Amino acid sequence: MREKRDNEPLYNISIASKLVGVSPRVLRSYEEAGLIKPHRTEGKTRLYSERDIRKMIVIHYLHKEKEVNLAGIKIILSLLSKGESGKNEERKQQVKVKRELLEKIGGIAPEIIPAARDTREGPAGKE
DNA sequence: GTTCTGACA
DNA sequence: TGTCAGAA
Repeated sequence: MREKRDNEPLYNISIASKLVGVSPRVLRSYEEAGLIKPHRTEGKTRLYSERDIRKMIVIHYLHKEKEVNLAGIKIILSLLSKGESGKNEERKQQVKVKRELLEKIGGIAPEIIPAARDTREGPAGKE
C-alpha cells in the first residue's frame, strides 16, 4: 500500500529532472501526454512527489530503452494499474483481463512500439 | 535567477 | 527534444 507521504509535493522541476535523468523539457512533455500530473504551487510551478519521481523513471526507461512512445506508455501504465484494488475475486479477473490485453497489444497496436515494426534494419547491433 | 506557456526546427 | 521569447 502506498503511503500518502509518497504523494507529497517535494521537488521543483529542476531537481526532479536531475533525479529522473532527463531535462525539464522532457518532464513537461510527460505531463502534456497525460502520464503524470504534478502538484502546482499558487504560482503554477510544478512540484513532484516521490511517487511522481518513481513513475517518471519507469516512463523514461520505457521510452528510451524500449522505444515505446508516450501514448503507448500511457496505455501500458493504465493496464498495469488494473488489478491493484478491489476484492480478491474482482482483482483476479482484472489481472486476467490485463494479461490478455497485454498479449494482444503487439498484434493490434504495434504502432506503439516503433522498434517492433521494422526489425529489418535499424541501427545495427541494438541488442 | 527560475519556471511557465507557446512555438519552431 | 532543444531552445528561444515574453511574462510572472
